[in-house]
Amino acid sequence: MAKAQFDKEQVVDKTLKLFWKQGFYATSMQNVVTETSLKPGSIYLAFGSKEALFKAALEHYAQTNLAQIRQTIDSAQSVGEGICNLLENMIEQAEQTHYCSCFLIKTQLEFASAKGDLYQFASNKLQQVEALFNSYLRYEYDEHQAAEKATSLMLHIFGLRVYGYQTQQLDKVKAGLRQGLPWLPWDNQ
Amino acid sequence: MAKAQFDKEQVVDKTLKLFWKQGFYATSMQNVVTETSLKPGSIYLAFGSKEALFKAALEHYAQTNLAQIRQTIDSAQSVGEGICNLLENMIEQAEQTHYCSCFLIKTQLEFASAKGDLYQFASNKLQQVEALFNSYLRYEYDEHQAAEKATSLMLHIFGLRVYGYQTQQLDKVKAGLRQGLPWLPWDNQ
DNA sequence: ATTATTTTTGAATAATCATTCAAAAAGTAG
DNA sequence: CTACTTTTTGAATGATTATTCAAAAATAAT
Repeated sequence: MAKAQFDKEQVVDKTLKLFWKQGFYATSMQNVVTETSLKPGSIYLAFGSKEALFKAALEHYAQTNLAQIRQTIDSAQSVGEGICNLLENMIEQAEQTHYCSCFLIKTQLEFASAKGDLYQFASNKLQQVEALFNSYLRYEYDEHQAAEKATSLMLHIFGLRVYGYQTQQLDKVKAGLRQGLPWLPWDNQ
Repeated sequence: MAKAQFDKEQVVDKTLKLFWKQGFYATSMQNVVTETSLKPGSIYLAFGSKEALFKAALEHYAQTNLAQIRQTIDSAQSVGEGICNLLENMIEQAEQTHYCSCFLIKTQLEFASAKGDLYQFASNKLQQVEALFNSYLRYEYDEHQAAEKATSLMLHIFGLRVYGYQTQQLDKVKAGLRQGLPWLPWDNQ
């Protein structure tokens, strides 16, 4: 077996689900072994350590998310409508039974005290998301306006990602988003 | 020693700091033993289990927080000004070096997948906070308006508690709060 | 002072944790 | 087919985990 018999991406995807749902510390390598049907040695040869595996999963999540943001906004009639669509997607996610917030936010909170590698990684990715929104908003606003709106948008997304667990009141959350982000084209779609 | 030699509240307070900072899984009972200078047996006799100790710490945190909300609003000129003061306090907390967000939010996120006892506990406490805001807002708004504003406020607080880690851009966060909560008396104080 | 009750002590327990490694297997190259 | 390299296997490792418990110590009750 000079070539690996398993698909590394598939393993990352399966472990992503575990880590996303349960977090780093609550997920054991035994969990990963069971989920992937691999032996410990294979996992360690391919990824090196639990932390490295977690980081690979986080990286994959971040890339997917950034790509989805780009795709949603690019395929919309305007930047504003694209952002509206993104927010509505997030509300739909919160309505699902197995909702588990945002992996980047959860990671940032879990590792904030250590301020180590994974905290910085998650924090940087979140800043990349804000920078991406900022670059899109620059099409329609000046530098200062775009920066302020990008931050306000992130503030609301963070709030929504946490509030998502209180499923009974998501309609009121929608109203809160409308009021908090009045510059978005909420009606015309 | 028919009476305990240590102050139970003081132990709860010390472990609260540990759990708040690091979370449940990242904090070991050995950590608690070291921090409190107690022996394992004493801790288990007094609290029963790690989970029960965590719950006691969380309860203490929630009670303190609810009391502080009441006190801040009661001692302000109006409900709106009280809420403004609370939000400004939270921004100041985020500016501190050892900022560690909100213990209830962190707990909800850490235990969301299990949907067990601690998740429900944290979730309920957060709903109590919203209910408290709601009851205050009823002094100035009708039922529907108060409920909507309370939810919007929680949305912004959740966002702020997460965004707090990005300390460089807290001025933009302030602007986002102003825009998102335009019904608050931001200027006249 | 004596007995009874409760608390402290701190080593012990058994389970689980991340990780390693030598041997076996499976591929590739010549 | 042979020699070589890489991957898989899965038991073993040693550290750490939460928790327990019998013995000792300390207080309270009589």
